[in-house]
Formats: sequence, C-alpha cells, structure tokens
Amino acid sequence: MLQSPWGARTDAPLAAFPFLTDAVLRQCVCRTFGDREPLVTAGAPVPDLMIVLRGRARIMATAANGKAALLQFVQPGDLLGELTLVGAEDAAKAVLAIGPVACLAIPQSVIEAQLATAPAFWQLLAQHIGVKLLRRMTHMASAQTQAFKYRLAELMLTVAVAGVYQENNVQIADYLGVSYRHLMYTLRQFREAGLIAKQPGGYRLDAPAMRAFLTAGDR
Amino acid sequence: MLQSPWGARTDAPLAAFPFLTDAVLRQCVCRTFGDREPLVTAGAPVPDLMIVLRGRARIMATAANGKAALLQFVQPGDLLGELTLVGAEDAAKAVLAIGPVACLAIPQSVIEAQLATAPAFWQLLAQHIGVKLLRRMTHMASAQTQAFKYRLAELMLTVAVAGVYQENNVQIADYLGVSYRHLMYTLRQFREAGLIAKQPGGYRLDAPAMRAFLTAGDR
DNA sequence: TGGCGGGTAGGAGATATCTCACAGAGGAGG
DNA sequence: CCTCCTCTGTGAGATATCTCCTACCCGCCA
Repeated sequence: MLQSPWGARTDAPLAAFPFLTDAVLRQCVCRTFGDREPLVTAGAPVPDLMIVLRGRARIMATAANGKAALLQFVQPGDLLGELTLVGAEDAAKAVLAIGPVACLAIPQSVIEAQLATAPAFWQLLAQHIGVKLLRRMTHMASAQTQAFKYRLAELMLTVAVAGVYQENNVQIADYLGVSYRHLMYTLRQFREAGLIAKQPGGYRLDAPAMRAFLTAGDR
Repeated sequence: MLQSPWGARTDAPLAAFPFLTDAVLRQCVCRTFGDREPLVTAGAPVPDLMIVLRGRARIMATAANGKAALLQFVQPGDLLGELTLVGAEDAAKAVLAIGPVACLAIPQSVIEAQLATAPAFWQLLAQHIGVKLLRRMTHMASAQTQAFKYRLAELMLTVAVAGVYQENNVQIADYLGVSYRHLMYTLRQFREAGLIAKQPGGYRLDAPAMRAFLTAGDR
C-alpha cells in the first residue's frame, strides 16, 4: 500500500492508529520532504493531521523579535497538528525536516466527514496526547538530573544526518538550557575525547563511541 | 448549586467543562478532603473522573523499592483520573491533599452511560490534556533556565499551608532535581535574607517578601 | 572596499551545585 | 534504655556551569 522513497514499507507506525480504516487510508496522502524543508509553516493554518512515518524533524518557535527557538524533536509515530486540531493550541509552530521525512496526511475534510463524529477517534487522540505528556514528563525529569554532556551526546546522535552534526550552536545551547560558552567547552571535551571531529560546517560524529559513552557512566 | 466548606461558590473552574450539563451535574458528587488525605490511592482503580475545585494536592509515585517520589502539584481546574480514563496510563498514582481540597467527582457509570458516546466529551478531554502538556512543557523549559532559588521560592509559595512550609526536604530536593545539600544551603540563604524563618516542624514564610523576590531579579 | 552582524572559539574568574563526611534530634522497636 | 533509621544541618573541597570579554572568520550590503 504505502511505499516510501527508501523502497520499504512505512506503515509500521500506523498500527497505533486503528481509526485508519482502508476507507480513510485511501483518502490520505503520503507526503515526503527533503532536509530542512518545512512540514508545517508557522502561523499558517494546519491543512491536515499528519503522522510521521519516517525521518525526524524539529519544531521551532519564532519569537516576536524574529528569533527562532528550538522547541522539540519529532520522531516516527508522532503526530503533527493534533494540538491545533484538538484546540489546545491556537497558532501552529513551524516544523522543519531533519534529513528525508515521510508523513501520512489525513485531510481536514476527511477528518470532519468521517472521523469527527467517532468517539473512538477523539479518544485515541486524547490517549496519544496523554502518552506524549507522560513520556515528555519523564524525559524532562531525567534531563533535569542528567549531566549536560549526556544530554548533548544524546541530542547529537538524534539530530545528526549521515553521521554529521551541523546545527546552529546558539540554538542548541538555548534548547539544552546551557550557556553558549559551556556548549563550546563541552564540544571541545568531546573533541579531545575523540567522540567527534571538526569538519567544515559542523562536526563528524563517532557514533559507536558516543553510544558507548552514553551507556557507560550514564544514569 | 455547589457549596464549598468555605461557604463560597466553587463552580468557577467548571466553566471550562461544558459537557457538565445540569443533568450530569445532578449525578455528580462533591467530595472534600482534609490535609494529607488521599484523593486517589496508588494502584487502586480510579473510581471516577475528578475535577479539582478548591485547594491543592501532590501526585506521588511509589517506586518498587518503597521510596515515595514527588511528581507533580495539582491545582483547581485540574483533572484527576483523565489519563487513566483515556488509557494513557495503566496504574493511577497516589494523590494527597495539601490543606483542604474540594473535588467534583463524575462517577464512572455516568461517564459510560452519558458521556462516552459524545465526541465533544472526548474532544474536550483531549484538549484539556493537550493544554496541560503545553503548559507543562513551557514550565519545565523555564525550570531548566531559572536558577534554583527561584524555583524553590515558587514551590514554597505554592505548597505552603497557611504560610507554613513543612515538606519532607529529601523529597523536595529530589523533585526539584537538586542535591539535598544544596537545598539546605539555599534554605539558609533564604533564612539569612529574611524570606523564611525556622519554626518547629517547618519554616514560616514571609509571603510578600518572597513574591517580591520572585518578581524582582527574576528571568 | 570597508564595515556590520552573526556564528565560532576560547581565556579568566565568578557562582551554582555536587559529593563525601560527620553530627545531632527524634521516632520505632526490642 | 539502647539501637537503628530517617531527617535535618553543616563543613570542606571538587565540578559544572555562568558571565564578561576578546578575537577571528565570513557573508552581506552600502
């Protein structure tokens, strides 16, 4: 049924959404995005509910002063537009792809016509948001305890594309709640420990070494 | 309609829940709890959905080793049992009153018979959980930035009963993600700054001074 | 060409926070 | 009464992290 640009089936994350009957699925669209391409544009009305099938993305908030702040990372199985759909959020935030991304888009019209009247649909949405809340809670709670170096290592592994990290360090420092200076300091530690190596425009990671670092002295 | 033990109307938080028609309200119960009384018992099936009308409470998680961890504080307008109801959470966590608390309890039977089939009910639940998620996100994000002393001051103000703070400091240190030693150190700073004063079994707060402290050098 | 502005990099010196160690107070049980 | 245990409080000495400051590179634009 659904084919990804990688040639593999991408409907595994769909198992969590039983309201996606074949009848509904036939009216959905599979969208794909390239690196740094916007999945959602800030402020613009969210056209439909999207389920991330493959790839990762970052959710950005643009402040009044024009500054862009990194809010959150998105993974396969995550929903986009749920909070707006449900009325918990007024203005959608921008979502940018990190590497290639594939999404299943459920058009607004289909939701209104075939899903909005089904209690099970809303119930599942509520459950999904609730699970997300609990997951985020434990994640942030652990982030509060974890030393910065572990949070940074984890983040670099999740946002690197093809083993290369090339984020805006100012934003990353902000996202991780740490001063830019300290981010630089820690990056140097990583370099000196051989976990990463500088290269024009970013850092190349030694992914196995970083994973070992995370599972070693961690929690 | 609803009278609180304080003699004032307590239905203000109910405005956010339009599915509470008079017909449903008539089948609900108004429950009140005293200081440190359990609103929800850990593990026990949650009998019904509760809406907090007045007072505060703390959500506790009891770990396998018997240790109790402070997870979250509950305020008027918050729901109890939503995550279990929606299926996002398997085992309910214990909830203990902080001072006198009043709740509106919607019996499980009423939910099943009159609400479960209404999409609007689930939609509102989803919205409520979504709002909670967003609020928690911004809260935790700010917590990451805020210096410990501000987080502590804020917490002391919210958990104090009649201007007196008498929590278990081991748990508080854990909840705020700080070493017990540092909590003690900061409490002494507060004492020396005249924000709090020791008294048997806890600390008496100078609430106005603390609020001034929060709004002064803050963020 | 020259000058911004933003991002990167790092030095020096404060603070915030942690770990370990110790001591006293009060409750529970033998 | 003694002992064990938990909570409270504190000292001393490490680390983690912050703030301020300087320098350099680079793309953009007048």
